[in-house]
Amino acid sequence: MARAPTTLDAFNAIAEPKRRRVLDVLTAGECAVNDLVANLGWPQPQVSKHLCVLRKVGLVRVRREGRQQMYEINAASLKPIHDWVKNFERFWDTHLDRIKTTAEARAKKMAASPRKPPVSKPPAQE
Amino acid sequence: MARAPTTLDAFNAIAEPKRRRVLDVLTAGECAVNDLVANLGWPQPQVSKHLCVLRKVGLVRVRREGRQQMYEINAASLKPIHDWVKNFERFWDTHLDRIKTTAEARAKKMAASPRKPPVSKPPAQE
DNA sequence: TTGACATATTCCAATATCGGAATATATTAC
DNA sequence: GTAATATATTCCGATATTGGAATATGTCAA
Repeated sequence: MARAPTTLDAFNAIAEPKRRRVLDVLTAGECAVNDLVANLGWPQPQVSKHLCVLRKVGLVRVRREGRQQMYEINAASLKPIHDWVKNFERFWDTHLDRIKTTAEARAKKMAASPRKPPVSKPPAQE
Repeated sequence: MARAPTTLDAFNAIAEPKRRRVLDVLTAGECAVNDLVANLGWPQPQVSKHLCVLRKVGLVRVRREGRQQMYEINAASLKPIHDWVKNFERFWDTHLDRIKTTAEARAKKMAASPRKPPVSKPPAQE
């Protein structure tokens, strides 16, 4: 057996740094191939090939406009990666601990001199 | 040129689903090779090879204990991936939109009856 | 020392990549 | 129709992978 094709899923597709770079550029908005070529400074066939891989895994969408192909990011396809990596956050992020600590400190103060409840509900994620 | 080695970085290493699986198992705690073999049900050489790749990119650390090699996750090596993917959160996460919307609404109110400038500088990432 | 246990390494075949160069396809302009 | 523009595809060589099987290395036990 050989290594899985880059077109298998987003994990394989973004292993290549140049494809990550393409996605980075596309966050600025829809873009024609030649704009990407100008922006990145790579040979046009190379850009087209990387776009092809990204399209096959659903990371970009294409729309024809005259003789241009407009590529648009479809970052939702990155969500599985996001979700997977998120499970490891606790291994390096002390942020969560700090939030807990902060909340506890506030609770203590409030207990000492209660005035009014916090203004806004705490953010869901952090 | 060929595809980058899987040992080049974490992005390449975790493109392989089995290596992600190994990391998942290791979140439960330090583990000897044979425990992984039992847990995963794969041939021992296969497990050893995948561990080798993970070790080379720093995703796991090894410690010898008698005749066992104890593998431990080093999830900090996933942070570059986490950081990169995080930049795309706004494309699927409506949470950020809500924050933006809230901020705009507040700005409108403030314009209607200006009182004082915002208390703190806006957060860098969110 | 000999053997048992735990793990790593080597050899193999099949496959897929990436970049470069050349070329093909598609759409508009004249 | 022909040319020009915009993009995609094909062919190539070099390289690296994956799983399987066999084997090597390393550590402890008797």
